[in-house]
Amino acid sequence: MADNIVREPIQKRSIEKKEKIIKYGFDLICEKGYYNTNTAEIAKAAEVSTGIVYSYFNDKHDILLEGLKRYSNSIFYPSIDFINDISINESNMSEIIKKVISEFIKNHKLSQSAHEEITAMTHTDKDVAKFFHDNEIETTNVIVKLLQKNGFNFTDLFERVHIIIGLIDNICHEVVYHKHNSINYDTMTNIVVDEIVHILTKKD
Amino acid sequence: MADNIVREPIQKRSIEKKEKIIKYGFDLICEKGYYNTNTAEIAKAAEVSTGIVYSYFNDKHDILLEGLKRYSNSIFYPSIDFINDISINESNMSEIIKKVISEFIKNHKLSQSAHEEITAMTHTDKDVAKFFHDNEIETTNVIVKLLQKNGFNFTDLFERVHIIIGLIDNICHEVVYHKHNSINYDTMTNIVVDEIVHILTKKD
Amino acid sequence: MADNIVREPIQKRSIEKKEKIIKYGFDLICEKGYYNTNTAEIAKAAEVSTGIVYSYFNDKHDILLEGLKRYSNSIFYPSIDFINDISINESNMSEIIKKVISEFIKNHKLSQSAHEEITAMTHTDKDVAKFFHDNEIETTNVIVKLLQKNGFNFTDLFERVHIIIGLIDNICHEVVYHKHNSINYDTMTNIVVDEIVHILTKKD
Amino acid sequence: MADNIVREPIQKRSIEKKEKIIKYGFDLICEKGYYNTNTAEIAKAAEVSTGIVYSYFNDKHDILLEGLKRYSNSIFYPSIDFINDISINESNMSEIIKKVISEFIKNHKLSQSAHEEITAMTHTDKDVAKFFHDNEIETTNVIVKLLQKNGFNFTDLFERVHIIIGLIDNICHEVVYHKHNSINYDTMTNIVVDEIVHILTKKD
DNA sequence: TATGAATGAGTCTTCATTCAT
DNA sequence: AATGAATGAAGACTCATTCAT
Repeated sequence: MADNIVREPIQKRSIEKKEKIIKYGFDLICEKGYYNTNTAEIAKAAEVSTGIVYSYFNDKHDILLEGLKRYSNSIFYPSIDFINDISINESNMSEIIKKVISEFIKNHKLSQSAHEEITAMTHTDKDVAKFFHDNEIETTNVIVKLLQKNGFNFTDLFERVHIIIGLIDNICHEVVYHKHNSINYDTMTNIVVDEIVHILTKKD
Repeated sequence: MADNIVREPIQKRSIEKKEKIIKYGFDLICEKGYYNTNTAEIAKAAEVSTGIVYSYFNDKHDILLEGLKRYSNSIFYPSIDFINDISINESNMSEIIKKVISEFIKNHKLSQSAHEEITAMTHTDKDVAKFFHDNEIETTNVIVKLLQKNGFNFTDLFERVHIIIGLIDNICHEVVYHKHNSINYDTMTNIVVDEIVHILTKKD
Repeated sequence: MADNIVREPIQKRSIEKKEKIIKYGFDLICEKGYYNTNTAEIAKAAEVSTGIVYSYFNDKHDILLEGLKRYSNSIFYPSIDFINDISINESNMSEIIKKVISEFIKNHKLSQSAHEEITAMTHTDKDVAKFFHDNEIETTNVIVKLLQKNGFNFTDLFERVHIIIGLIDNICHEVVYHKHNSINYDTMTNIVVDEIVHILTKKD
Repeated sequence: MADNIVREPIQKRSIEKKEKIIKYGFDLICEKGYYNTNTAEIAKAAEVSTGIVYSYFNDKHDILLEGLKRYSNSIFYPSIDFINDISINESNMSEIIKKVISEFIKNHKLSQSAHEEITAMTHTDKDVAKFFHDNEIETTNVIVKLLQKNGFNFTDLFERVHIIIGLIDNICHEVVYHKHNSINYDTMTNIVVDEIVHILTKKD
């Protein structure tokens, strides 16, 4: 047919509208799930007509992807900039790791449902998976560089960091969602901190 | 919804029918995703009528849950019975862990799509999540007991094992799905094995 | 997706339903035009739900095509069986042709809107066009054989008949739809009859 | 609908705009079909905004009608002016008719899709039908006058010409669109020419 | 005059669930 | 107990037309 051409908004008000669709659409998707959110709801939440949604996006899936681009970083990776100003060494390492973990947990709590839904789609949707994985590598790299700046020069640093991120992710999930009564989170956190220290200090 | 009275099949042939619906329904859901599988397909795959499905299940969701109950163990946790016959000590620990990891990876590969879909739903569906988490605790307990039998008596053993399971899970995903080119999986595995050993040997 | 499988109804009532959809759907399409008839209307006219329409047909277009198969013959070509029992010769030829023309006109009048819409789609829709053209050839052949049985053995009989059908079609349209005030239809018919006689009597 | 006040452009540039909308709009409609062409496309092709379209036209349908007025003659009736300079008599009649037919065919080929679409709409759209039929009468009259100038004075000349136009139209369609393998077009053309001669020469 | 963003009713189609047989 | 036909609400998406700027 007419090959529905997606318009790029130029006027300020239009840009705001597109942005609102992404924001509220993504919010809804995260809150209620992709399949449980329909375009009419998204339009309503964004205070636009259903038609305009299709002026700016090819389809519902596109809104999800744009939302990811805009917000995933803030959802998945909290600012750990504070490390930039500190030189990491064995004596303060534990403290820093603890702080990082608590930042991650705080971050997870803030956007719990978003985190859940996106993690879910990572296992189901190719585009989301790709985005997510690329992001993961990027974050790993950022941390690798940070550590290198602080004198960590292991040949397998990338792998070490990747494992560390996994450890932190796991404990976050544990604390934020699982609510396993049988688990003592403080104890668990201490072990994880210990392990991360171990990973970062053992010889090549 | 709940008005529908669900029958519990008594006759042998009926029981088989219910079982087939669960098996083939769950298969399809794992393969194509919950939202992309419809009840007509499930009925067809199970060689029953669509009507009969609603004699045995309240709704589509129920089929998923029943499938989980039947099959999730074999999907998520491979048989590690071989450890039962071995006494674990510091000298053979590395080897055993390596074996366990490779068993997990093998297992993941066997039911990749099932694993993906269920993991996804864990983040979206309360019932699935509860089921999954209960399962996790159970598995942790099994391993805890196994280790205790082998003389591991840390007070925080449960937490240690929980972290270990997380580490193994992460590396499995990495190997089976991610295909991050920048990662050397052998190196990563070695680090993980090392860490697990570390977790299991450090003093209380 | 599920490759929407089209069911072939087996039960008597279902067959009737499918038939009703074709009948009333085709009626509506002929009456209001293909693009001005929606599936909801068709379903309503056939006294079925919208869903059932898609159990028996792939889409709206399919209904049109099935309608064509069922009804086009009766729309386009009236029964001219009465010729079977008569031997055509130069002395009765004019009378027979006049009778045929009046049959065609009567037929056209009966299903005016159907005729219009289908003729229209012949110019727009490939499937309809193919169907229509195949039909045309078939009809030509039937008449050719009829004439041969009556001793008409021109080498170019097929072409002659094709032209004759065109002439009859044209005069039908003229009489039934055009309403050109300036045209005397009796006169016109007489000329056409004369021409057909001429076509059928001139030497090879 | 009719509430919309349609402006008649006065400025030169505005007139050009309106003309462009008609030209490109009509082109698109002929090419892709009325229902498969949307106003956005028309506006784009005419290099105007969608809004302006509704300053000059009541609706999409109007564009079609205006297009018809402007271009239908060139689509349906080729220039047969060359006859003006020749006096038609029995000896050159066949040649002239052959030439006319080939002109018609050439013309059809040039604007095949336009011809198709408009013919289609003639059967569906009242306005188009009226326009088309008026046109037909007009053309018939032109030819009638031409023949009268050449001494053809049959009382039923109008009807004769009308039939002739029908014959020519039919063979054009046959040649340009149908592609019936079983038909020999040269043979068919010869018969048609013969018939036309017959029509034009037989006594009143 | 002109723009093109915005509207929202309308379209086709799917599918969980029910029900007549 | 079983069938599978039938339902109809709901969803994604389109587009003629209007309107704020």
